[in-house]
Amino acid sequence: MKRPPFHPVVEQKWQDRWEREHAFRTPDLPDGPRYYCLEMLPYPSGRIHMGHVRNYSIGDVVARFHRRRGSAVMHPIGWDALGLPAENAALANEVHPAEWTKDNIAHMRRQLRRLGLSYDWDREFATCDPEYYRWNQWFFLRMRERGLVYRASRAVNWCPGCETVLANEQVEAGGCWRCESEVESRELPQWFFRITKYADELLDAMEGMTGWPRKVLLLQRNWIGKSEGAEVRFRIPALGDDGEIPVFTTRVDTIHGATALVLAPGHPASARIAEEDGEVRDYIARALAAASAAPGAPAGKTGVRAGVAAVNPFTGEDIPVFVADYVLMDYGTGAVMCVPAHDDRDHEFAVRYDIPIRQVVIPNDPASAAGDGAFTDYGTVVDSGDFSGLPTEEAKEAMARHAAEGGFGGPRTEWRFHDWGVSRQRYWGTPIPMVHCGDCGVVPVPDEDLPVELPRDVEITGKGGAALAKCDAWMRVDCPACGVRARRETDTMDTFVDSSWYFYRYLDPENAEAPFDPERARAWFPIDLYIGGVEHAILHLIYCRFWTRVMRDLGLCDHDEPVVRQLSQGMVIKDGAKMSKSKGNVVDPDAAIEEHGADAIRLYVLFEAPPEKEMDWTDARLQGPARFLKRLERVIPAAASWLPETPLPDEEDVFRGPDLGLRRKTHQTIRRVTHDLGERIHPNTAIAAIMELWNAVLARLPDAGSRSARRAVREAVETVLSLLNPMAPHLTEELWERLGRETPLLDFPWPECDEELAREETVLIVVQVNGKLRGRLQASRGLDRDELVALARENRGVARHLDGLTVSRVVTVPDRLVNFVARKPARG
RNA sequence: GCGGAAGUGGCGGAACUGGCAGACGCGCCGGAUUUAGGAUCCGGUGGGGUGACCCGUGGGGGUUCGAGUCCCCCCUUUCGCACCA
Repeated sequence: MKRPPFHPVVEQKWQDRWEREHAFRTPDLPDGPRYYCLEMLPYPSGRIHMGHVRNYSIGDVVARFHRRRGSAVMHPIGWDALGLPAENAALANEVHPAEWTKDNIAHMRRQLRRLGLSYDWDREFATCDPEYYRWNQWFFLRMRERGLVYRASRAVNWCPGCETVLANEQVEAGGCWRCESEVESRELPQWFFRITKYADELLDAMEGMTGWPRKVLLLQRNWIGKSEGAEVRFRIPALGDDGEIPVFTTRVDTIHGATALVLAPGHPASARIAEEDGEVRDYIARALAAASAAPGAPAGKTGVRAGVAAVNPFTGEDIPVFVADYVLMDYGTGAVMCVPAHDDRDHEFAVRYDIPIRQVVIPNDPASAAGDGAFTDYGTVVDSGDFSGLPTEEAKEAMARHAAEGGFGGPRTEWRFHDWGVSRQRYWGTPIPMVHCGDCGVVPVPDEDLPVELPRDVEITGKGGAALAKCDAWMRVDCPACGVRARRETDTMDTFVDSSWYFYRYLDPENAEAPFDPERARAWFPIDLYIGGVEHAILHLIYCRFWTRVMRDLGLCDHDEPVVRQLSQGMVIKDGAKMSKSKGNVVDPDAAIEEHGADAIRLYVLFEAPPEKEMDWTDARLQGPARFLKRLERVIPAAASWLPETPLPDEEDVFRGPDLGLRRKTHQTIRRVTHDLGERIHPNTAIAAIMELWNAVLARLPDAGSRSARRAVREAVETVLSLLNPMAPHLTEELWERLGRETPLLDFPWPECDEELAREETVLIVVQVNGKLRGRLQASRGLDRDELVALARENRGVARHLDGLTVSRVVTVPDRLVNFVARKPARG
């Protein structure tokens, strides 16, 4: 007979209770130890997916664990509710983005509640709430006052069919995602945050970020891309005053091997040359067309020889000038010195265009000189005037100094990293709080007029330029400076702005005077653990580090880094592929919870793999954790006649044999689980340890008739429930209650390991002969070397393997191992 | 091309600083109970010999009394960046 499933009633019961009692409400200011456990806030796309389930289950384990350990735990959730998908949905279904977002949040909130997550729901907010985004605007104004905001022209993707700007993800194979028109590049004035001002600090601080995955730090380091080298200014005399061409190089030591100067097609000097040179003009037109047709695609490494020469300031020599597509305008100075002998790209170009190759660095190890490509390693400088004979390192320094002294260059640092372009030509974002006045120019909106709210009645067509520009009533505003009729800025902010500081707002979500109370930030920051997917390793996780520094400089907080420990959890995949509607391999969390219960789902995603690894969802495997929970359920009825009345062990009890063994296992498990959850954050091994203990309980249960056996079992059963509680909170609370406990586990202290009990009094000694396992023996703890060796020799297997050999050496590790190093005696 | 990470049973994965390889679970095999089972319980389960022996952590070398773990070379998979001067 199939029994009705246990989980729906039980899970509902506890969830109702937690909600009714605001069980997870967190004090605004902790008194005593605190723990801030944060998970990346979801975008309200409509439904949660398994990636969310995994992310939030891991976070919930950590939050519940620290709560049980006696910390005040900040564990909030909110909604990253602005952004493009809401506008797309508006286009597709004729729903207002605000309505769509609100409905999605309501549904997803219900889904999260069904998982039994320990969020303080009183702190929840959505970033589309004007009371949130007003502070984006406030920060924008403060940053502007500090010179961290500026406006500049930058190319955007422009669809001539829809007459609108497209986000990168709306460009598909060079065409518009809606009308398939060929996308063009168009220059528009945009707003920027001067994040590069903090580049050095963001980079240097990584040294101390020991709680972050190496991988994430590496990604950030590459993204920032600091490159130290030198600038050298070449001259093109034919261009007169415009002929000074700064070049950036990391290998100034090779400058005597520079046999050409190469300019990017977009370089101003290229344009100047083109005025007089039809061939160059044609080439530039072709190159720029190719680049805008396929933005970001690798160019063909073509070029054209210009009819002018440049002067190498180190040698005074004339070298030819080229315009070529392999030189990028947006890195360095848009011009390079071409050193074919010591740079692969220059070499390839030189071979094609017949540029001389002049070697000026020789390898220190002659063996590595072979090959007919460029020699790009460090070595010794030759044929370089006074610098000849210097090793690369010294030559770089000496030559940069020489350039500075000669007034034609000096040391220079370049960054891959650019300022943060925050303008979006979208509706569903934070309006940028600026006003364009015919008389005063661009004027900030005064603080008292914040928030600049999004107009509600807007038509979203996806066509015809910025949606906000069509809201005449909203656009019209009096200039804050002079009072004449002016118009509002129609750009909205990148949604990465919203997510750069939301975790501060959780501390003080109702604050109408300030983004948050600095005292609360001092009390709760930095965040102890921040969990999210690796896909945010660079943008989001750099932006929020930047934002925290800005807030620090504004006096809002007094730490540099917002996050102590970062956990990048692996993706949830199915059948070896990312879950997606198109592949039809999506597992619906609602259906899974319905069938197996939230506890089983949580346990499964936690058990299946360590958090940072990818996890392949396999329905069949869910049976393991689900069965384990069913075995737990059954034990109370099985021992109903005595288990609830049996007390825990006390000092008068004497335990021996299997009962002592069970108690020892109990305390060893406490130690291990505490370490796995607290230090390692590996719930998978914690669960395995708890299962082991449970197997030991089941083994002891059939003949647990004696007083000591029952007490040992009671202790073990309670411990299992207690340790498993952060992972499977509903069932463990229920069974705990049925055991007669009145204080819920939620408020019950985490168990303590009795080290005395956990320690084995006998230890297993492994005995090896020549490194191979030949015997094991049980010995009392703390035997000295001689006793250990004597015991080991007595071992049957060991004795047999030593027979006829001469022992030359014995290696021992106290309480662990004996290894005999033995050889056949030399004959005769 | 450059840079990173990872390769352990049929499968997911364990193994703290070098010291019992394969914990825990899935699957599979055998048995019990059952009208039935995609339920439950018991036992087994790296490979080979099937006697107390040999082989096994992608491949090859090395260091060490001892290597999944450390070093070198190679192979595979995977993720970043992709003319960054």
